[in-house]
Amino acid sequence: MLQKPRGTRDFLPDEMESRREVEGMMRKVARTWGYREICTPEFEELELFTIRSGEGIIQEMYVFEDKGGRKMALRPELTAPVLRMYVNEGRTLQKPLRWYYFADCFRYERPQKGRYRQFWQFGVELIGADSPIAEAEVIMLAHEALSSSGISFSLHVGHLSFMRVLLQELEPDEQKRARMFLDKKDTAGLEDYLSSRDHSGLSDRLIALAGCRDLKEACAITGDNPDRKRIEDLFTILDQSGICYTLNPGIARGLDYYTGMVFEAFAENLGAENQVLGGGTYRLAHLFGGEDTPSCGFAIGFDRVMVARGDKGTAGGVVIGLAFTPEGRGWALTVAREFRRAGICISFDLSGRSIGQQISHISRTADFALIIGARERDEQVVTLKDLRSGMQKELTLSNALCEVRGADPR
RNA sequence: GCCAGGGUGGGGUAGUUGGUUAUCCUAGGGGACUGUGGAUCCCCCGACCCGGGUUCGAGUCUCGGCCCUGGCCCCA
Repeated sequence: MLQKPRGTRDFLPDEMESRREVEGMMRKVARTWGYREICTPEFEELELFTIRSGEGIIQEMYVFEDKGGRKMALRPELTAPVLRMYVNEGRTLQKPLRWYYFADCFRYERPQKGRYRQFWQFGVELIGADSPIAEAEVIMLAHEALSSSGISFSLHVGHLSFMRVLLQELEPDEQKRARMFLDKKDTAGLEDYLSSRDHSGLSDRLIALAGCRDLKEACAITGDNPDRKRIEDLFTILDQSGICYTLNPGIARGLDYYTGMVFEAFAENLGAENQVLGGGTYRLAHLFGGEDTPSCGFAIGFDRVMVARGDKGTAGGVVIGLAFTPEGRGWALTVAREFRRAGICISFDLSGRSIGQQISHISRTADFALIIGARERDEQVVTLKDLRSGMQKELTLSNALCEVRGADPR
């Protein structure tokens, strides 16, 4: 038997329905903030992704050569394609641009809980705005979009300039090593490394900063910071916004293209891959041939959100099965048409067996059985049986519609 | 790329020191029963992840691979 490719998933209707429900809530949130949906190609020129991240990421991407000999890649993320799109066709649009996307991405990685080779991201990009209020907007929108999914999460907001100020006395490769130690919370390793490099005074301050959760404290640790005013503005707005967040100056991540504010969200019961959202302020447009444009955005790991939600069922609508005899078929077709026009889900029993057998089959999945035979046809009525109570009534079509509309699905 | 634990019908399972036709439950399909039913009875469908080795004989032992689950690494 053929199997699906490693790291991919099939979705049965139940799961698909709940995915669409969550997706719909996120879309709705984005729309109410004035963000509009865009779509970019599933594959791009490989260079689009290596230009920023280097050749190293090729081994983690689906890369192929097309029939014209071009090096292509399935998109591993959306930010670069969106900014490429902005440079190609968004430059003359009025700024700022508020865009969102819901799209699948591909990465060639070892699958595990919450990590798949094909996965979906919901994200937004705010292009052409450069202010604390713009950054705050993106954070607030992220918070609302994630909240709408119903999961519980913690939101961490930081700013790269804290770390940058402390690290500026180090060489670039030393900075990288120091960040690595901080990421792993290896304080002893960091201390050893920095004292071996004649920066022994630095490790205490770095460790204090990474653990710091208070703005005044963070500013005290870092001292002179050219971005201080702006950072204070940002956090003042966030405090006014009413969202719940944690200041975390230690967020460094491996993202070299972020320029200032960075933020992340983590969900519970997700195992090792518990980050469900990442975002920040960045500048990418100039890499793709555009003007240097300030941008801010985030991406939600949609599949991880779904894992974190667990098996929450979705409330579907009422479902009706239609049992009919050959004599009643014409009338049954008319009745079904009217139910569908009213937006109610109704399916014929396709077996052509006896009414009893049809109902027996229907009763396993539906809320109501509608029975139509010669008798109903002659009187232009329907027999509606509530399968939960066992009660049944002979009703006119419009009365049957009313009856069903007022009912709750099982 | 590394580590651990796994892989028997669609799902869940039994399978003895290696020994007939691989167990049971469930789901699915069909029939008995031609207008009141989710029942009952009967039937059907359908599996040892793949390949090599040991053996008279492998679901069982062994090696390699694939895949799954979790962790490490990475995380644009």
